[in-house]
Amino acid sequence: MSEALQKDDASIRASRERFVALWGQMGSNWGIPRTMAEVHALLFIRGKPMNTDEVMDALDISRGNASMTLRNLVDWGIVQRVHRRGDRKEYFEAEQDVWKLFRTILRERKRREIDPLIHQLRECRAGGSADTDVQENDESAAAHNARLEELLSFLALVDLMCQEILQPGEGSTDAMELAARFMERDT
Amino acid sequence: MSEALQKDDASIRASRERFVALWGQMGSNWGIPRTMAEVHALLFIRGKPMNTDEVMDALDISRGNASMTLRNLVDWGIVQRVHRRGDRKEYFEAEQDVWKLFRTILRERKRREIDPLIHQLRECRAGGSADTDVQENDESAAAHNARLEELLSFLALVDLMCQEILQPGEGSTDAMELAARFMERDT
DNA sequence: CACCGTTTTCAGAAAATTTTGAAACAAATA
DNA sequence: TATTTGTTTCAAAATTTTCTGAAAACGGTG
Repeated sequence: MSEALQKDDASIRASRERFVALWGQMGSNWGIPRTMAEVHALLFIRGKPMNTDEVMDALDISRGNASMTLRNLVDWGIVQRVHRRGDRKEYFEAEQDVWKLFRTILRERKRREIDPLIHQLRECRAGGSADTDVQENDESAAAHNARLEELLSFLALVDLMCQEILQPGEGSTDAMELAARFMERDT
Repeated sequence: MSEALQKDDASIRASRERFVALWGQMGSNWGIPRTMAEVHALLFIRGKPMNTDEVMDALDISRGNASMTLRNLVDWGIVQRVHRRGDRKEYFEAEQDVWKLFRTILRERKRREIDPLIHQLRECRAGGSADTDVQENDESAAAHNARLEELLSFLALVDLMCQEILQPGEGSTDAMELAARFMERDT
């Protein structure tokens, strides 16, 4: 039996490593530093709190890197600090509910990237000149503004959808319900 | 009047530049090379076909960079090549329909990133050992697999939503309808 | 085929991003 | 307070990504 267990352990360890690499790759595709995604993957797949040294060892990264990365993850709200009585070290634990994880990331990216984009885009609308009366060459101005408006109205929609998904009432249990509502075709 | 027009032109030019910079920034937040996003922004906001030299001049980039970036945009399907009779140069024109643009990007990122992720994640499930009978230490194996399964089922949902949005029947006009369906609360 | 205008390629250069590691800091203990 | 353990910071180094530019390839024309 101990043999079977060992083999099982090895296969889990292999699976973990593969997952960490995969998640890291995925992160860097979406503008998240590879190491940050890897640290998150490690904490997620382990499912138990780990301290800085354990993370350093598992991923073979420096203390400084581990420290900053963990802090970032905590700032993002997808990893939490955990303290253990009688242990001076700090431990870190990843959110285990995938839907909650997704919503946290969505909330944060909306706040940091989408909202500022919308605001800046609004300020970008040429000069604010409501002069729709100037003619001739002005065709281009009208078209230019129309393009910005179209973009803004699309972003308003995205904003609305985010709000819907992030609605505080929406518990993790309701994920499927939300999806079902979305998916429902009017046949 | 010529004065007013000049002022208007200047303000549009300023607005364009601001937009290009903004879009470039946004792109790099989401894992798209800044220049690629900028070239796209330029073509989009200009709304008319431009050739390689015009793009090079407008963004102050090298010929090689412009060439590769434009090709990439064409590969992504959000920019199209346009030919003009009597002109040997190639021109490039960006998709003007924002909803169509969004769907094209979604389709492409799904194909290139989400689908492969799902496949690899499936292969990642430890050893494929369906041995749910081994006990003791095995608690961790069960939990490990459960985590991967939860992730996979979330991704299956994402996949389904993408399919829904990308449904060929869904014309650009139906964007709002789709959104409305999503937004509709059961009050 | 030789020429000319245009586009593509890709090795090396440049720039941007990420990581390291050692010093500074903080907090608990003796 | 000095010591010990653990965490954070940040300038410099390493790495990764992106860009350049000159050469090669392309594709009509004469």
